Amino acid sequence: MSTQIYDHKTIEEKWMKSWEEQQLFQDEVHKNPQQSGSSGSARSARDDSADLKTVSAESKPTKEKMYLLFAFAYPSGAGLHVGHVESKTALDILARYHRMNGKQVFFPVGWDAFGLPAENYAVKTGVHPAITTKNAIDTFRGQIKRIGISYDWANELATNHPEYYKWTQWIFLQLHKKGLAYRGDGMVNWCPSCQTVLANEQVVNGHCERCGSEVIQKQMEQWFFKITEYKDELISGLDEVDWPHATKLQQLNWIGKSKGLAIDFMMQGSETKLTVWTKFWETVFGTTFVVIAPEQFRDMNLMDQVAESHRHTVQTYIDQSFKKTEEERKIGEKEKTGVDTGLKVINPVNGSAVPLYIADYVLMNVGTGVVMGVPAHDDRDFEFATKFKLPIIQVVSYEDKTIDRKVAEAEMSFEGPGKLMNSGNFDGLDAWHDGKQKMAEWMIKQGFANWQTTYKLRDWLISRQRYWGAPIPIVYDPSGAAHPVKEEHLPWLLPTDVEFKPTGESPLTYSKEFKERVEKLYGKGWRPEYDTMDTFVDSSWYFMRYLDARDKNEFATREQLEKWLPTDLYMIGPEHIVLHLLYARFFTKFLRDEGYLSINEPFKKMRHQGMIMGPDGKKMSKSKGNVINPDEVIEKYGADTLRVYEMFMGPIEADKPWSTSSVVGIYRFLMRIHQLVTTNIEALQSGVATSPAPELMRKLHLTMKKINDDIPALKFNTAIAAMMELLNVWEQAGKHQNTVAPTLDVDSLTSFIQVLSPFAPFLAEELYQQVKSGQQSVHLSQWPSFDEKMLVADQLVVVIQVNGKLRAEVTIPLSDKDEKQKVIELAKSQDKVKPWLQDKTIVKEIYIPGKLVNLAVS
RNA sequence: GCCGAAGUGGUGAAAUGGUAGACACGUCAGACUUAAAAUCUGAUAUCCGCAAGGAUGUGAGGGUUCGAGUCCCUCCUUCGGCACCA
Repeated sequence: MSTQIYDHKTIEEKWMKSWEEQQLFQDEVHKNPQQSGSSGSARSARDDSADLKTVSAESKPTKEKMYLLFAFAYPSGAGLHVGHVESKTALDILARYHRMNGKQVFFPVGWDAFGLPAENYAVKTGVHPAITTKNAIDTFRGQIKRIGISYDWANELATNHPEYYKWTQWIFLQLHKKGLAYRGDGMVNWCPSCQTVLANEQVVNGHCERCGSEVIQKQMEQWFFKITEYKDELISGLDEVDWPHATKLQQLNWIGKSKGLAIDFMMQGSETKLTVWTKFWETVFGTTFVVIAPEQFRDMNLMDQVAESHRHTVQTYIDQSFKKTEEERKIGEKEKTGVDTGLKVINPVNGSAVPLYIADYVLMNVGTGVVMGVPAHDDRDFEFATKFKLPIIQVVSYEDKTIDRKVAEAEMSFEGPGKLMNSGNFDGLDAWHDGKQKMAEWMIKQGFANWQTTYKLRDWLISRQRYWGAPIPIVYDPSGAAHPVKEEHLPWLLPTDVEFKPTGESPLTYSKEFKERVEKLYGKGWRPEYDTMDTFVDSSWYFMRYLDARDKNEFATREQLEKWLPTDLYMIGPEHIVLHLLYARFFTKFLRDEGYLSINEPFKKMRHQGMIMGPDGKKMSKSKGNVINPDEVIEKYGADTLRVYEMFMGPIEADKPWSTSSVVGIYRFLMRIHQLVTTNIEALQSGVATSPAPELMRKLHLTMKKINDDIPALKFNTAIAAMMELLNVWEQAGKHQNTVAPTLDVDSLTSFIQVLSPFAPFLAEELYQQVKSGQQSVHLSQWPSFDEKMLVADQLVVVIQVNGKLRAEVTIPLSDKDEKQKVIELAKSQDKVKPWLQDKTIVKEIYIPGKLVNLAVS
């Protein structure tokens, strides 16, 4: 037996260094595969730029492209997490697999480096975010290299680099030119702890996504991106992409398209029109009051019409509701509140005058912000009517008369189907079918109603009163009017002379240099916009910048964008399903409309990795003390073990608990491979003849086929299990031979090492170099193909069932595979089968060739 | 409340409608060792049985089928998302 031991540390450090020196996989994005050896890179061909037809006619790519994208990572000070290892390794396996299969693979890396944690740290310690961020990136980079991720480091980027945010600002200016970046005034979500505005998407259950503080409403002037311009396309585009079903649904849900009827109610005694929006217009005859959201009331300036006697109570109520937090207003509020305006509105269907209330259970953002109160058939309206002693009119009756009685006696509301009543000419019609349809037709014909589709999606608020972000490229003239920063002044540099104090004002207000810069460039009395952009802006286009990360003239060349987009696989955590993806899709569509791209959707295929939980099955967190540090695992067992273990844990998309003891099993597996392969190599090198057992060769080829099927399907766990099975068979085969004899020949050994190499790149490289004695890297070698002929066994095991229950099995020669009658007769003659057929009639005989016989008896 | 995903041994899990539990961990027993660790070998769904074997078994209950973890219906539970959405 071999005396070599599996010294993972030496092996891994050796090859990490060697790959670094060889610059494997660097700047693949600019290589032109069919011009091997020539200096004519895609980059230098940029001069005759825009004409795509010429370019594509010349290039005739011989290699299929494969753009693998890993979710943009924030370089936190905590360093690499085992969760990062999982998704990075999964993509790395694909990258290595596709390269070996002759594809041109682009697998870039970068840093979503702007953001709050670094700034908060600066507030606490005074260390500049640029320093914190750089240190964190250095740590991550080292750790990633240590686990052997084959990133293209030549195109690494970071969003805080001026050469990156120059183009973030440039995109802002393009949006501004088209009126899609605008200054808006309105209520915004304000986090009192972070001292900043938050997008709707960053408010979770009324709390700040970052720090958990309760979010309050505040009125401010802010910059918005008009994402709603693309709302319908953001829906229809989902049909083009291969994403998890649940992800698409969540996006749809967020956009919240909903078709309803807008019905006009006229104010009694004035020309003011109040439009309600509803999906349940069939109950309109049951309207006994109308409710308006406080904001809507203010925006419509309705106070003028309120009688003097009511003004004070109305104003008090409005003031109070504006002070409420989101939390109080939405979920926390148990009891309905509201105030009677004293005004009356006319229900257009029957001319009845009903009171107008203001109540904050009606939300400004939903529909028109005005609701018809139908207490008999809506829980919330019922609750409100009960509290304010408003009448309840039932307009839908149900077969179950106890329910009708309860509705009639104001004990409950009823939202189910039934027959219309108290609804004029519509009485007796089915409320959810004929009634609904005929009533809509009638109302529209009468001219007081119209179809109206509403959306939940709001424009994207991008202003942040923070330091560590890309400055919004806007300057204000002495009159306060906003002007875009001129493109030649980009990058619009983030000043460095600031103090980190959470005052509620943007830290950039305190920069002397910033103000002087603006006055110098634009004139006396001009001032800069002090807010920075939401970091989601940075991450909405990074996958484009990767394609030309060092380009000084464009955000990326047309040629590169055309060649590489859309991304072929995007691996991203389920937490980014709504925000980031929506924004990135919006940017893509905008840049397409500006003529820079020709794709509609940036991410063709997307998958989500699951979360790795602590050994206790709970989410890892410092406070629970259940965090697994990848560095410690690497130190003890090596990066290959860490990689293979994480891939073996279970399906990539599932949440899985860490099991410290299971890691050892993987270490044993790699150790046994090392042992067996080095023993074989030694034996081969000593010139001992080989005659691999047919069963072993068959297993090898079956394994190769399995891995070939499993890797593109992202089923890494079963691919690894297949290698383990092979190893078991292989070891058994070795036992029947003289221990010094090799059990596989050089080619078979090589194939095995090659299919192992995406999973355990260090060990595979070491073994490959030993068996091929100093040839090129295994990772540059050609993926081995399996032999179909080798997959077929000369004997088949057929299982025999009686009435679907397993009773026996027989072995038949391959030649009898299709001899249905012969096999069935053989099955019937088995001793284990006969008793089950005794005194029974066979009513059906099923034969699945080479697999199964089922005899149905009665 | 609405939408989605998922329920399989002690654990992580596997299974184009065709032998449920591959593979691995753990556990038990054995080998090696003064001993331990490491390593190796074997057993390991549950129940009955010395065994051969039999019965049961993929959250529950129905259904389709020669045959269901897988397909259909009705529930239950857990997790994720949305939520005073009119």
